Amino acid sequence: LDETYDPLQVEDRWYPFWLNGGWFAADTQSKKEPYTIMIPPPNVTGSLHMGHALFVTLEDLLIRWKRMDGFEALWLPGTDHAGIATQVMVERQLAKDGTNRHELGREEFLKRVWTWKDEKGGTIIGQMKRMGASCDWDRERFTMDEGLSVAVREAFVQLFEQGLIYRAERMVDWDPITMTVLSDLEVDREEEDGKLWFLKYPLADGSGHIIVGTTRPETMLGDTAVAVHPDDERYKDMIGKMVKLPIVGREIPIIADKILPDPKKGSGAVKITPAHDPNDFECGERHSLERIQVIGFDAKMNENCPQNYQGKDRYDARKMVIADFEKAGLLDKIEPTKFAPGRSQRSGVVVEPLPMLQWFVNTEPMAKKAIAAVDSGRTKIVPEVWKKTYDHFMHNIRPWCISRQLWWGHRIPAWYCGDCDHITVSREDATQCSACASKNVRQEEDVLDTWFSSGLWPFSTLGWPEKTPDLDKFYPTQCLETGFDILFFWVARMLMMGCWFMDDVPFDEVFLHAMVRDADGHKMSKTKGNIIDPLHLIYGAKAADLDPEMHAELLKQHPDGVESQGADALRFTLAIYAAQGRDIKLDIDRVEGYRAFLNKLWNAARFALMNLTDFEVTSSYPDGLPAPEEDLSLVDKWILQRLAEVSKDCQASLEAYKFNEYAQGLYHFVWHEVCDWYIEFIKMSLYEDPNPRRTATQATLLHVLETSLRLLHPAVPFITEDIWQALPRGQDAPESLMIAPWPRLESPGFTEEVASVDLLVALINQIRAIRGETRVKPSVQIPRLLLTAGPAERQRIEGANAYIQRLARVEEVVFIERAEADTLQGVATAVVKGVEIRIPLKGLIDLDEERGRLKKELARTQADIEFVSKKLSNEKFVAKAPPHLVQAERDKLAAYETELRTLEASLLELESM
RNA sequence: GGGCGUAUAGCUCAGUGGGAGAGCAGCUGCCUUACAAGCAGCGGGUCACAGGUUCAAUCCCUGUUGCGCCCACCA
Repeated sequence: LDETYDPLQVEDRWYPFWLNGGWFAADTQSKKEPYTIMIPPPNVTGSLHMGHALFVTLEDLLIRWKRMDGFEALWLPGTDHAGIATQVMVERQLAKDGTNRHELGREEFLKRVWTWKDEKGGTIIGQMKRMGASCDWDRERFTMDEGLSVAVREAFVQLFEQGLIYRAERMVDWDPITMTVLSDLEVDREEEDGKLWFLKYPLADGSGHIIVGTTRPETMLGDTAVAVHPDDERYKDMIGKMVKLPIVGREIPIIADKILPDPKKGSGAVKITPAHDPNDFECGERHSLERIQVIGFDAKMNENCPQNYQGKDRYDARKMVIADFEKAGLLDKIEPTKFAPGRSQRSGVVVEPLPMLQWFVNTEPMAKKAIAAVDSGRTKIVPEVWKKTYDHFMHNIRPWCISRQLWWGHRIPAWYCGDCDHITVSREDATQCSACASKNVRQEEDVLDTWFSSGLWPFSTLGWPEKTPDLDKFYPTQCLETGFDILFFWVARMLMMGCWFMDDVPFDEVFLHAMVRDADGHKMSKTKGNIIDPLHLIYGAKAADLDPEMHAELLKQHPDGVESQGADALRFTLAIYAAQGRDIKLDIDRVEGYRAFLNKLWNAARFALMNLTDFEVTSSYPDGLPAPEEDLSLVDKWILQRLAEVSKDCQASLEAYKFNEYAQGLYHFVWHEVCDWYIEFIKMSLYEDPNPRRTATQATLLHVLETSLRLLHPAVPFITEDIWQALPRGQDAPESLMIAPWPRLESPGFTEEVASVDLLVALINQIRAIRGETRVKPSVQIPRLLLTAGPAERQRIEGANAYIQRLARVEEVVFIERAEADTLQGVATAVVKGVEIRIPLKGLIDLDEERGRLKKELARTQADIEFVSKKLSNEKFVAKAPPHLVQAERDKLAAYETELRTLEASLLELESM
């Protein structure tokens, strides 16, 4: 291994090796139990962002873990055509060239999109590979692949034949500049200042007027009713009467509606314009009101308006309406108000809600199955809090509008007959009407919502509607891992579609991860300037390479840019962050901290290699111990016991999706147990020659390191493979760490040794603390250490003197009896776990420093005594708390009191000096 | 407006009905033959606020406040 860990060099080495080994590929014929994850397909033309980095990390972690653990692991990758997003990008491109899709025509436009897809489509796949994703790339799918398109048609036709797909009118958000329908995702709503106009509508019978409030007076030209709440006393008598609509002169009814009018808002009476407001539209549906469209697709007043309004812009018309009302004395008042009109992301113009014919899915019957699947526990949602959200959505599910007025996507397989109005829905392209056989048919222009095809993803990717061996082997999948933000868009749809078409759930478990956000908890976005690009963290990015607007926040914190951290460090960081409920506020300093950890691992491996040159491996995966038990030293046994415990913890953590516990546990074990203590402990026996236990210690060191690498591999695949390949191993070893067996270690039962080493560590720490606080130079050896202990403790320490001598820098360890200890003069004193430590001060320790330290120690012990005494003097505690806890407190008190006496005596003695 | 989440060290975050933890940052010493991206030591917290339950609350319950997210809506 090189002297320093260079993540970029390490990470360049292994991906092709893994690919060539064919170990990412899943075997349909395998007898192994399958473990399958379907990738949440990213936008085909997208680029890797932190959300992707997170799911790649977690899913690769799960897949590598299960693959090592003997499952037939399939991680099926792919991309989504992402209708709107992709089409918008290509249209922007066209706009730069001074043209648009209408000029090009549908066919030519689609050609352009495919070209764009072919050019940009590989980017994100390449970036996922750079993260180490062990997907089965031979099975890569794209939602507009031929096979998946067949699945989409099949699903559509089946649902249509079952009567679950239908057409109906619905309000859509229309962009009058780009002349297209927008999806919710393309409409931004931000609050702005507006006005609320109160208009008087005279009653037709001349008995007065009713006042309505509106933020859009121009729509009054299309009013077909005024609605009031049936319980609103002010208007009770007016219900059923007619209003004579000013300017237009039309007579419209005053109706009672329980849903829309709120007596506390405005005047309590609402003008109803079913053709230009989503709420009014629904109110109109409830009361069978006429829809009069007065604003056209160009946002200008149309032929349904009075002559002088026709052709006027909607905002000019607004002024005219107000002026007309004022002139007629019908303008009651104007109030300032806040409102949030929808604005087109693309043109910035306020969208016009208009009614249009759309395709819908009646999702209720499907939802019923999907609800039952989760209720029964057949599919488990993790973390469980999301089940509530899921249930709420599913129980209140609304018809799913699946048509989109786009060109890029799965064109709806419906053909309209020009002669008989019949609609032909077919798996094959229709050339004639299925009712009258007329050849005069044209296909529906609209395409399907992107989520329609992604809803089929868990089985369309395996070959459905064909009955393929893949489908048989890998459906249902075991885990679906994704962000909670697409719980409704995607997860719920997959559950519905899976239960409906496959008659079984698409996955056993759903793990919903948190959202990666900026330091303030905001979503990362280019305009907010709070982007952290995973690739920048992997490769590093100098300040000059960072866009000052997109990365403003990053540059504020790190004015020089970021150093290269590598994919492994990023993965480890994200795994640790993944515990959280909702927000991951990524801190770059933490990534650096985990890179330091990997550097530590690297150097531990270098240490091992340097000390294994004369070691021969006999078997790669010894069941049980790496060497005969009688050859193992105290610390060998200790670390082997700990290793077994840690491996058990890893298993349990991963089973529960507690990635943080898994990663944190290994971090602590490798750094603070293996590196800080085990390696330090064994140095002396490795440097000592000859040593009869050398081979056993070498075997243990290698075993602990190699097993740690196997445990770490799912999280940090590159560095672990790199180190592993450098380690000596037996003939029977696999070619790659990624196919080595996942450690499932039985506890070797060395719990006594763990207790001994715990005591040893506590003692050494205490001696080091005395040295540190009394400013004994690290280079100075303590000539004599005097220990006083009971027989049990003494037995634990006695054989381990050499460790204390080396790690606490003590020349001689001597056990003395308490009687003798009491007569000693001029010693620094401490008590740890019942063992008394005395260090002669002479020529070593400054008297004042030691007195100060001792006083601090005394104060601490006194506080402890006070705390425990207070508890024990509480009669209720003694009476009601569990007896073993009471006893434990009593034992503590006794120990503290002994300790106090020892320290007091020592201080008294020092003060007399 | 409805729902959900969250509040712990200077920062980023774990955690638990029985004396509060990590990493980073800070301070003091160390180039101790794997690692200065390191080693040893130290300091730092009314666990948001107010009530309640309990022998015991940072943890459970109620309320308040701050922050964040989702859904709906603003006539």
